[in-house]
Amino acid sequence: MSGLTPRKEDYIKAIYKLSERNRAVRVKDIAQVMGVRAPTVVGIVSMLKEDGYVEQEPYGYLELTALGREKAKALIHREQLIYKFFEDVLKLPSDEAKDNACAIEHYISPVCLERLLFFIEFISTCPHVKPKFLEHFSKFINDGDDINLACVACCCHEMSQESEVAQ
Amino acid sequence: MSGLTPRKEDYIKAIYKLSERNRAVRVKDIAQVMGVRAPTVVGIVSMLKEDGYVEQEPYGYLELTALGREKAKALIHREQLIYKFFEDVLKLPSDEAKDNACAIEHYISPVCLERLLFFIEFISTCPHVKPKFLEHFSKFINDGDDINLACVACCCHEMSQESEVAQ
DNA sequence: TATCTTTTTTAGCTTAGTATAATTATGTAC
DNA sequence: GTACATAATTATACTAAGCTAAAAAAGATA
Repeated sequence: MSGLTPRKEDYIKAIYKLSERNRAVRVKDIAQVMGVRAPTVVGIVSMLKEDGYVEQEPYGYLELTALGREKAKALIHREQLIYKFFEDVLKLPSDEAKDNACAIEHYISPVCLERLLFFIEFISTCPHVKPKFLEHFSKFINDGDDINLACVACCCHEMSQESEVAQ
Repeated sequence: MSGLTPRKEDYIKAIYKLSERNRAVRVKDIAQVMGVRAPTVVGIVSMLKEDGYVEQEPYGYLELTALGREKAKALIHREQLIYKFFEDVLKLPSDEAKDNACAIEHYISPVCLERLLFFIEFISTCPHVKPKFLEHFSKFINDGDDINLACVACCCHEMSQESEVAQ
């Protein structure tokens, strides 16, 4: 009964991901990937069964229902957007990006996520900004705090003899 | 005893913020801003007292210890960095930005936060990128999904073409 | 001073999420 | 086809964070 907590959402995602890799998903597998003991999984999963996200014959394998799969896909989509931002834009190492995306996914509002998506789109599809901007930011990260060193790669720099930028 | 949970961190921040506004902080005030009942506050605060973050005479006002203030400042600093990103870069409404920053603050890793800080610095201090980039992104948000409409404001665009902006 | 109101505290209950230990079911090997 | 190994489940208990209801302290007022 009752709604999905962040933790239950994590379990739904885990079952989905395992079922893509393994075919047969067992309580033990979930316990392993979630870093908990089997009884914990049984407890959470029994709630997910009541809520219609999961099906399981006694002592058998676990499967997501159609509802569960839809939910999982939506959750993983959210997670992926955030992951993409952390990895592609902020240039975080893949693991770090993944962990952070998974952790904060539950707490970001729809509006915030939408705006983040806008931003990723903006950065990665605008034909004028995309290549220079990301390259520029990469340099900024690598060279540390020396802004001017990074800035020589900027597209705007190339035309900066014409328009002097204040501030 | 034991460590700080995300929720306890929220209470420390709340006490700090209240003490800046009010002078005297009461259980009732914290209950109000945290959206809980007084006994909940008493319970959490009694743990924070044991851990040395808070001091209170019986039935009296609450005060952060030196340790508590340091902790609060560090937490609020983190929160502010994320808030700044959401508001200044992603252009979220202030309330939305604040709520999201507060919610995810506990879950973002130090590395991720550092990188976010880099990014804010990059966006807001690079003299070549700053003005054009943010202006450009604002247009992108306002004009929705039409990339090309947004892109006519790009500094790179001006460089290559001499066309007037269709707003 | 005595009473009434407000605030804090205590006591006891609930739910989510975890654990260990014991029990039950399944499956495989002889 | 019994016996052992593995896996799932049940029983029980703990912690964090919340609640209500009632008791106790402080403050205000007639």
